[in-house]
Amino acid sequence: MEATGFARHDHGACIREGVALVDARCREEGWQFTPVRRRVLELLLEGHRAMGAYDILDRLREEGLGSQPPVAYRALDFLVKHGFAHKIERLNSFIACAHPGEHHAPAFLICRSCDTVAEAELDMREGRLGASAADLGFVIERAVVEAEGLCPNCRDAAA
Amino acid sequence: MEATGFARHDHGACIREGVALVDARCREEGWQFTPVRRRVLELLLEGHRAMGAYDILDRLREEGLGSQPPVAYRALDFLVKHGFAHKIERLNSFIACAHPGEHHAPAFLICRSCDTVAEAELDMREGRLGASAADLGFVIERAVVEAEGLCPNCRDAAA
DNA sequence: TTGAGTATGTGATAGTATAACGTACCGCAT
DNA sequence: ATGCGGTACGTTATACTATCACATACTCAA
Repeated sequence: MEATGFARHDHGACIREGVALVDARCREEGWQFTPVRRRVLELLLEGHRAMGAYDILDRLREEGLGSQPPVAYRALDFLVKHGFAHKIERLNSFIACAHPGEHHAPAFLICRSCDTVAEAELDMREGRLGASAADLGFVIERAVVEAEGLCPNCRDAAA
Repeated sequence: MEATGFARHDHGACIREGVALVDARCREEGWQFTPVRRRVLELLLEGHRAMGAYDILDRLREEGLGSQPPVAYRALDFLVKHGFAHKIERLNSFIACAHPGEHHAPAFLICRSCDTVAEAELDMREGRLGASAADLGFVIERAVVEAEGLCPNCRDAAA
């Protein structure tokens, strides 16, 4: 598992590369990577944090890119639908995908102290839940896995 | 894993026993199992389904047990706090606990066709997520695990 | 019986999300 | 170049989810 969210890294590059990757992918697929969608992705990439739709909307409003909730929700829906962002159900908020392009089953580690969110990959077919579900004949199509706790940095700071 | 939610069973007993168990537990611990709280638990036990707070509130209103949102939310908070019910984040709704009393890390299997929800037990220390988190030094305090898909009954019906 | 803690009643409001409708733009086949 | 279908955007309104704040009432034990 990677832990981009917790480790130090070149964050400027993180944003540029993230946007470039999505831009390329959209070109390939013929999806429209419009200014609003691009800006929302940038906002999400700015911190490894989940942002609420209305936080996003406030920023868009300041920048004259839209002022009503559907503007933000549509852009977020687009990003989530194509795997460029994820919704954190626990927080009713959204975060940029750390591994865009790969079709995956993400899991999240949410620090309750600094709100940083790290994304991990899970293979639902492995592990106990997948095995149990298979035994029962339950077909898992999608899973929400969100762990809340203390990240290493905040744990050290507390000690 | 048990699959009470999907298997045929004596559902009347299911409700009676559920309420009796919680009743006993509250007596032991000195918690007040008030009429509203009892009724909300009964409503949740009526189906192995998640109910929204406002569905609950509607029922309470019909029965003269309360008419404003805080009435429902307070009762739900009580039940969730003591492990008698769980919140399904994916659905913004609530479900009676299938294993009341035991302190546990629940996981849910949600059928997208019939809305039945089955509760499984997970030990977060085991499995990939727990292991990865431990490697990173992330301390998991609570986890939301909600799988969505098709239950055996609906899968068979579809075929 | 009185006081602390807990539970409820109620009105107001905050926060999250979508419906519904019209307009504008883009690529393409005619 | 014209018309057409698909996609995206603008805007108003509304639905759904959750909490705040304050007054009142109940419960238990000192």
